[in-house]
Amino acid sequence: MKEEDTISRLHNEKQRKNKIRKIVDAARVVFCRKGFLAVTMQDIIDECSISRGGIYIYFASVDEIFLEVMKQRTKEDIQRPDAFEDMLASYLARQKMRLLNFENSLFRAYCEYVFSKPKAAVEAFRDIQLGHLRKSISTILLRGVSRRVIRDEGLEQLTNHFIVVIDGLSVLALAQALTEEIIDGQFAILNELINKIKINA
Amino acid sequence: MKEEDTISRLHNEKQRKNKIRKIVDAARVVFCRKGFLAVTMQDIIDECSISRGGIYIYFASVDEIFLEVMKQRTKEDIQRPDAFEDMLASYLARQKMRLLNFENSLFRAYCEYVFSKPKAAVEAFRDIQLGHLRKSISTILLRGVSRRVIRDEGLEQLTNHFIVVIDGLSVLALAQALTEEIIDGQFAILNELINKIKINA
Amino acid sequence: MKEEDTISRLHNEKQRKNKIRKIVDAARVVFCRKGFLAVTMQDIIDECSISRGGIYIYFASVDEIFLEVMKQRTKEDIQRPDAFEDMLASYLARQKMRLLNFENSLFRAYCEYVFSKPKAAVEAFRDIQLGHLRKSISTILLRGVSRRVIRDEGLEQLTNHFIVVIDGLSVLALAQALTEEIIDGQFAILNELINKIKINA
Amino acid sequence: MKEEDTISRLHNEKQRKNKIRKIVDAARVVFCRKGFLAVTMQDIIDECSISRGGIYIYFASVDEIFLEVMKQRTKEDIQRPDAFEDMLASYLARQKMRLLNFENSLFRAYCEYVFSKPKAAVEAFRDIQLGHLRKSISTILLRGVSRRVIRDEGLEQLTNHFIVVIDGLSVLALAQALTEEIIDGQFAILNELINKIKINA
DNA sequence: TATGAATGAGCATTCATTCAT
DNA sequence: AATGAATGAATGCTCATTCAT
Repeated sequence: MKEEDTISRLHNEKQRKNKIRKIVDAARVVFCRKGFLAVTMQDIIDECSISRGGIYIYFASVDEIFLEVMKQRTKEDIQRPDAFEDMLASYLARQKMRLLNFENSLFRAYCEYVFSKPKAAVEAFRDIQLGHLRKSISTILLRGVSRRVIRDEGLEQLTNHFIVVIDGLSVLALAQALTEEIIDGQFAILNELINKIKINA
Repeated sequence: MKEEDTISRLHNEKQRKNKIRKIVDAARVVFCRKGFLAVTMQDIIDECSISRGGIYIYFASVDEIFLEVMKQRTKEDIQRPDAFEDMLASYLARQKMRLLNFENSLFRAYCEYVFSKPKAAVEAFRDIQLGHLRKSISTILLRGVSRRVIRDEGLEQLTNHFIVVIDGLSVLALAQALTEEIIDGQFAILNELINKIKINA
Repeated sequence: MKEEDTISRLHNEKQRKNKIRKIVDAARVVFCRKGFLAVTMQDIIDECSISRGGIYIYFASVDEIFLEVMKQRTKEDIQRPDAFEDMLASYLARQKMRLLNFENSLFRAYCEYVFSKPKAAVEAFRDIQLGHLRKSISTILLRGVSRRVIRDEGLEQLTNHFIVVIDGLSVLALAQALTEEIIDGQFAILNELINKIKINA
Repeated sequence: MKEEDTISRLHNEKQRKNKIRKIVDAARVVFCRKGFLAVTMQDIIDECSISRGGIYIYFASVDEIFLEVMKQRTKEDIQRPDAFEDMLASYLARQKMRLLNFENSLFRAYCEYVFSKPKAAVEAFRDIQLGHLRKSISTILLRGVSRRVIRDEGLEQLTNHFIVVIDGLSVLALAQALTEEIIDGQFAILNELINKIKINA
């Protein structure tokens, strides 16, 4: 009897996980398309196949679903150990692709969320998101340092600069004012700044 | 008789202008506080002292009011003729102040507007806004060139870099993740990039 | 002094008449186009060149203007003394033309008015309008009697029949279901009914 | 499990039908009372017991509800096979009753609807409504032909005449200018026209 | 007398959330 | 656990009418 219960519980647990994944996946699509503020529960309901009331079993609000979507995002992007130059180039290439395919980006939703919530409410969330971005970049730069390719000089500022430039370009992308040329030009400046701290260069 | 009419007409014209200014000023406060998407006609009505129907005499929608608010913005910011270094320093100082007092900025509203409207609808608007920002920056840099302080080398990319960095910092500001240190660090990098193209330096 | 006053009063009286005529003429156009219920003060204001407040000096409501428009209508249509057959044919021809150019008719407005007002309010108005129509028809039929062309037999019923058929055709016209063939067919039946009471026929 | 679902679905389907019937029935009352143009969603909401938002689950607009009400109407009025004279007399008797109890008629709403909509929008609707009326009448007349009571002579014109007279009387009814005497007089003329084409008469 | 800005009640419609089934 | 009908507050907007000028 007990065993059955356990099996059943595990089974239910799995079903629950599946349901949540289904909702989150559908919601991601919606948030990419409409940002955060304009998204209604109905939009998410329409995208996944779940009932109006059913979705409230798992999530109490659009906010909660959004937070879950963004939480998933910080689980991706695992860096592979590689040569510094390759890592950097690959990272910038991926960012370039993201910027040129911006309809699939959650940046707009992210902005609308952090812009619209009171300070206290976004703090933790923003730290996680920003921390994730910062870690991706600083991992690469620190690899440069550990491999003795660049000097450990103003790395924090430089990391921030990468963040700021990527966010700035993202804003241009959303304003539909971004071209490949602009991206290349800006990434060229970032590379220049790297070159300046290169050892033996 | 005719003269009286003319006087009366001019008087009315002035009253109309005043009312519009009153609405636009009130609306600016609201857009700074709530961005663009969350702003309702009611918000603007509450801020100025006008009736529900009265505001429609002057503006047909929140959109129209917003465009007028933003139009006013591009009329400010007239550069004074000055030494290149002073102009640059003063510009960065003003941006720093703006970034540190971000509750008074229309950047959030600007973002929400251009993010949410279809491409065709924002094009002209975004060009004006972006053009205004670009002109402020390129005016300064060109002054540097004409005064023979900096070389005319990659100025367009550099102008874009200023824009991108300012936008990126604005995003951080809205995410309430911006400190004075970060601003100083980023502006230091901008100055570094200027130094690199300085003549006799 | 007194004389001047009198002149001035007469002058003003004339101006007043002119203004009222201007309003009523403009309103007629509007009522033809939009019926009665959908007409707003703004519609009439837009059509004549008078101010929002100014129109209230002469008329307290759309209703009052409408009643004036309809009152004017009962002043038209003076029958010329003529042979019975000519009068009848000419009357039917005029009705046919009216039915085929129905965008210029006040019938819709008339219907919407009498349909929407409570019994007591329309009684007098409807009696005048209906009386005017009835008089046009009975004048013709009575001419037929006095000229010994038709017998004085069931003339009231026949008059009513003319009214009913004209109203019925008007409904079809407004429903955009009326063709010239239908009009000709129905008028043929009316002529048939006349023939039945013709003397020496 | 599946069976239960089916039962549940059927149950829901039935509930839905009931709700729609409830709304349509309530709306019919409102349309009879207020016509079409003056009816607001609120009127219908007040008449049935449903919430402001609830009614939009079933109907998107007053127009849609109206069309449903009118659609129901064309389902009624099934003619019973009968002797020609009985059918005709019974039909006229029913029309007389309708005309004398005009507060329960949808004629006003029908008029306001077809009068106010653009040509393209009403065409189909008006054809159905008019077709329904025409069919009722021509069915009777054709019975007279098939039973060799009347000649097949100008039947289309005669059918139109019945329609036109009924519509004309309806207009009088709405103008509250209709008496039993008038109805009897007009129906007498219709009967006269029938007599004229009677065989062996 | 004439103006047109101003008012506020009233409209259709949307949406997050609840709740009976 | 799951459904989707139901709720009612809130939104943008229109219009008859008033009123200071």
